[in-house]
Amino acid sequence: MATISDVAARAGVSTATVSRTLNGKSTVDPELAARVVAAAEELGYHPNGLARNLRRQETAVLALIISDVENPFFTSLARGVEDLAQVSGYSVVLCNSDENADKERRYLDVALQERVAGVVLSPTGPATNVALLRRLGTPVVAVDRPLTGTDGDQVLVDTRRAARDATRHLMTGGYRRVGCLSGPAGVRTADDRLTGYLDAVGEENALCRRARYRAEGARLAAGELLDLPVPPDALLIANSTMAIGVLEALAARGLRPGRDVGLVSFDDAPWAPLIDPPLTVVAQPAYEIGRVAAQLLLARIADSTRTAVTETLDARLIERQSSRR
Amino acid sequence: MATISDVAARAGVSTATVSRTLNGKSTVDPELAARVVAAAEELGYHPNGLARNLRRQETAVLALIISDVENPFFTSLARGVEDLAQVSGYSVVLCNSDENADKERRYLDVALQERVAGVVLSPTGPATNVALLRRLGTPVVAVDRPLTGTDGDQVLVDTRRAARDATRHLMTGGYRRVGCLSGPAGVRTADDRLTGYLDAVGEENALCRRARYRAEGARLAAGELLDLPVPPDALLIANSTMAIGVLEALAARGLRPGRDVGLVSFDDAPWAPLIDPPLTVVAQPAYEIGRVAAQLLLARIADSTRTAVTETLDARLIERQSSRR
DNA sequence: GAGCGGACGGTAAACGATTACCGAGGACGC
DNA sequence: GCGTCCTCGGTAATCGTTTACCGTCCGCTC
Repeated sequence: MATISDVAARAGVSTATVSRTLNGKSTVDPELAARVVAAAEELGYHPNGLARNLRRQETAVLALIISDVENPFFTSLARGVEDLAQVSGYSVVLCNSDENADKERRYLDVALQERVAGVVLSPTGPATNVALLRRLGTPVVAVDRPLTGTDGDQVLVDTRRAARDATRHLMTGGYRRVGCLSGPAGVRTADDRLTGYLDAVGEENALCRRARYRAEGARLAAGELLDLPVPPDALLIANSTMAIGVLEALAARGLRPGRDVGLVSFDDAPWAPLIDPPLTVVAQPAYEIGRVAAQLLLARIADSTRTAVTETLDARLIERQSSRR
Repeated sequence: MATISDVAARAGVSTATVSRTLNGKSTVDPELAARVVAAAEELGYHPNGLARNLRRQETAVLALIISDVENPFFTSLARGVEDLAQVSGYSVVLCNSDENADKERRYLDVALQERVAGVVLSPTGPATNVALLRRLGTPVVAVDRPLTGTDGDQVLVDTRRAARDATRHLMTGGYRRVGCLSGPAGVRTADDRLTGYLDAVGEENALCRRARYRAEGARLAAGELLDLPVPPDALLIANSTMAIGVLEALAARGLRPGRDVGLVSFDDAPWAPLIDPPLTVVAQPAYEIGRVAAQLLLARIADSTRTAVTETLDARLIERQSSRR
């Protein structure tokens, strides 16, 4: 691969002139510049980003570490980050921590070692440690879930209130015994949604299970609840992936959503309006979360002294037929 | 941030010894090694990956450039790549080209500049040019769609045959006028699926529309077909994202899948069994495609002289109720 | 005890860019 | 005509590693 010295040699100038020409930082004699451009062209020269970044001590790459690449909520968020980063000339690399603290640590390490310009992170849990990145001065913005013990920028959703409202919606719809299926303990969104649910039904009426944020776990957990001697007649579900598991459990028992078991799920997946009956959901502004996070990140890259802010966005209940008898 | 020289100074050794200790390539006096480790610990030393990669002329990062991060087919594929890369010590960065040749070019450029170890790519179209990467010696594996004009490794699905079989399945199911909704011209999978469809119905009975691989476009295109004086009584749909648009179009017209319009869609999305009636699909082994692609890529990184292979995997028709009256 | 070999650690040269610094030369004012 | 200033381009230092090369020292053998 051609290096800058090859180009310099071919154009009969110094490497400094090549660099200046190609980066346009300083004016260069048009005659020389033309020779440089021609030489670069002929050699198929492409600057080595590693060397450039090493020298410049900066990269135009953002890392986005999400906890589940198969969850539409996160992919939508990813597009938000990407669209905003793009226009500012940043590239986004997406890392999938898979709700796994080990993988997450590994990717944080990669981000650290590769010296990315900034990180958008949905922490897998309370053990997530970004102290190293912070120490190095790499800005980190937390999304979806707060980062415990640090005062960085965050973009969250008032998910506790949303859960409470959704539960009340079921109760006012005539359901008497509302249950809840939430994610793993320690994952903040899961805890908050459960708390919001409890706010609405009261501790004494709690009827809940936790599972991984996956269809399979949710199917089993929903099964447990439905097979209780006095089963719930409605369910609040903590995300759309789990909703799939719940729908499977219902189908296996010949139960119809809405009529037999009222359903509200977090996250408005594209298929939610299409199933029968259409699924009532708590829609989170995933794309917007991504955009705002990217904005905060870029702002902090530009000015590291800004005081940290926490943006809290609102979720919106979209009422369809699964929460109606 | 602490550098290797800081560590060396603190431990009272040379940078070479620090490097040797930390990389474990060569044996180091245990006494010295202990001092190095302690010093590194105390300073919170994290090697600069940029410098390391620059020197080593290699990185342990794979780029995966997919054309739609919101399409479950690609996210599943991504997990396949990731899982396999992970165990070999590679990290995967995911780039979303969004079916946009410009974005794709930009990401290919990033991959080139950052000197990633290899690239898995689902090309947006025939204009995709990987000559630069090839010239540099960066291995590229094409997935889902072939890379025109180059003889690299590829992992494909015999999608033409799958489309033909799916169409025949509809025809033998009693549907008389099968239509087809495919993706943009120039996208190989879209072209192949259309061809497979034509294989089955015959050119003279063609009833098809093309649209972007998105719900919105599919909704409109399906609308056009359904509003024809003599509309199709069944549809072959080229991917699951488009299926959503088609289902919307059907619902808007009060038509029921299966009974009124037979439906087969490519890609087995998690929600496909849940809608009413459950959607018949052509399931592609997305995860497996990703795994195989990663395998080929790693094999080629290890030995660049291997002759290129094209793996063709099979798709499988999963018959549910949407293709039955 | 001389010679030899092996193990280990330091010195310094890479990797490929950017950029501080300096010197040369031209323009311009007095 | 000379001094000054400005512009431009080359030289070389620098970013933070890895690693080729070499010298030293120790132990072993004859």
